[in-house]
Amino acid sequence: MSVPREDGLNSNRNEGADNLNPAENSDYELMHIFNIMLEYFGPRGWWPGETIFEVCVGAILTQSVSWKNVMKAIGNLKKAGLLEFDDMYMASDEVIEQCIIPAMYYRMKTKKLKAFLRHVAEKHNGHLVKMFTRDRDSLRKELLGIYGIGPETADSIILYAAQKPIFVVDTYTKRIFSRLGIFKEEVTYDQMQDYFMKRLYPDVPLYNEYHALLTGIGNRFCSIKKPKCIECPLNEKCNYLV
DNA sequence: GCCCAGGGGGCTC
DNA sequence: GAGCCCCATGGG
Repeated sequence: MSVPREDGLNSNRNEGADNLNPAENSDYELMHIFNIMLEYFGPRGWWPGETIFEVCVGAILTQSVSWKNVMKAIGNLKKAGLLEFDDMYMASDEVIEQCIIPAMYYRMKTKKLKAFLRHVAEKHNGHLVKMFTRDRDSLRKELLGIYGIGPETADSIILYAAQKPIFVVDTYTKRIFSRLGIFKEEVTYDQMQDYFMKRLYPDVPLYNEYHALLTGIGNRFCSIKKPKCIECPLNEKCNYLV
């Protein structure tokens, strides 16, 4: 009888690897996966966003929605002249709602954007850069205290806007690494994040690119139903192949 | 017409 | 704290 693991990993991960350092072994594996994706896509140059404010807005708008829809919403906001902190802060809910309809849940997301803006205005005088001078862990705690910002959104803002090394995981990460046989289905966000951060050198460009590449695999090949395993560059390492 | 797509909050027990 | 529901558009 094997004892169920509490770290969300499949129990057979390190079988036959007793003479190897598990961390080194896993690190090699993670970098191998990374290199396969990088070779396929090339550097992806994420996060899409011209300013740190735009990155924060995108991080909220992309919740549970594909990036294509977010781009339309961002375009509308830009056209309406709302992609500056003060302008969006002063805008009415109705105007913001109209702009972000393509990003779905537009009323909820307007509330979330406003909550974020209000927080930055009240606590940091409206200066994102000032908020980002906080160290990574206290910044994360602060962001998680804002209405509408959960772990993934907080981590996206920390990595892509504040440029601090934190590994962003999402449903793509979970699906891909479950199908690769590395995560169990019931793995939690924190377990996944720990897994990567214990095995990858804390480097902003690496974390940035890794998440971007996983996103590419996720929406190009690794959909819930009808995944395109035949065409997927990771299929040789994957045991999901159908 | 149906299904699904990069989350998070709120409620119940 | 797990398990549910809600939000609510647009493309395939």
